[in-house]
Amino acid sequence: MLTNARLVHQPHDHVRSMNAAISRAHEICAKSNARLTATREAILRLLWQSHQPLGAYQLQQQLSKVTDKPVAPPTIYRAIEFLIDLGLVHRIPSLNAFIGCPFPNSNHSNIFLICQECKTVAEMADNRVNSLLESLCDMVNFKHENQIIEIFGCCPNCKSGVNDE
Amino acid sequence: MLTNARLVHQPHDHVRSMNAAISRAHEICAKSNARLTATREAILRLLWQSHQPLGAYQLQQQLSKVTDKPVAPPTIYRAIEFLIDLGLVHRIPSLNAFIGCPFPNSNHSNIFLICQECKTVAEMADNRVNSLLESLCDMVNFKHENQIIEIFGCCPNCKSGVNDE
DNA sequence: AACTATATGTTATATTATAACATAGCTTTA
DNA sequence: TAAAGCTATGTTATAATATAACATATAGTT
Repeated sequence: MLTNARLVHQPHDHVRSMNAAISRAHEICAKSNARLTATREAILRLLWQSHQPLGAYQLQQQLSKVTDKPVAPPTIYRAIEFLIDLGLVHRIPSLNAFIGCPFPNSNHSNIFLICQECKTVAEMADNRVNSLLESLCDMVNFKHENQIIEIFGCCPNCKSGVNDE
Repeated sequence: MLTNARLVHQPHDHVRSMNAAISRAHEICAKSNARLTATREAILRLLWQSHQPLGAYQLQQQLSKVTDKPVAPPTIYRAIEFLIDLGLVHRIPSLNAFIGCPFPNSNHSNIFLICQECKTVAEMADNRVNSLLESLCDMVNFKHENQIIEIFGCCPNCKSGVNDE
């Protein structure tokens, strides 16, 4: 089982994990002959600065602030599409929002732990889940290509009241 | 394992399964002292007439045709909200669309089999999936409240070319 | 019949996402 | 290095999805 849950749900060195993510992204892009341009990297940074998924228009605002220039929606959606295609970012369908992928190299099961209190999202991957779902699909003769699992609930911090006033 | 996959992926008595769904819905509403009004029932019927999920604006058009009156979006969204709250309908987040729930009485795991060819959606429920996901959540101390699993792939018909010209 | 709660109608608008076409900036090859 | 071709970005407009706010109607209760 692979997860970034402890990272997300605990204090940690934010800058460091973001820098790691960015350099991983550069490697991955190099391998696929893809260009991690300034805009794309900026979007990825913004996503990594937040453990809460960001919507396209939140990204638009923030990018506009960072670059001090107006930014139009297509700019955002294009960058996001690029990052998603490379597996560097995920879209969380039920939130219409995007988040940096913590383990872009692994072939994984896309399990999102969405805290309904504080809106943070952690990610997990587990091969048993994959094989169980694949075997269920086999039973009904459905060809499994990919999947997304969203789990709604309450993270350790909010359970214990850490975030309360 | 509970599923309507065979039903969805094979020819069957459409009218009959819809009528069964409608009377189940009446029972469930009666139990909760909820009113299955004309609009709400009409929406439910429209959803059951299709094994493909329908968007709110598709429902708007179709309802407008059926009733021969203009229908505004809030009408649709209100009816859908009512039906979802009773477990009679599901929203498929990645499609922004809605579908009738084939087993509204069971506490289930909301696994959707989405065919990317023909756009039909079948549903499954399996307790092993539930307990596996719950145990994963326990490991990271996340309180699991509910979940939605979307599986994208290819249904038996499209695999075998049944729907080809 | 009057009262109350629930449901619907109506208008306007917010939010999310994409289409279409113009411009700019690398990269390759001549 | 100039031209060509591809990739990325800018720009404008608009499509598609969803909700807010307030008015009216209908059903159920006293």
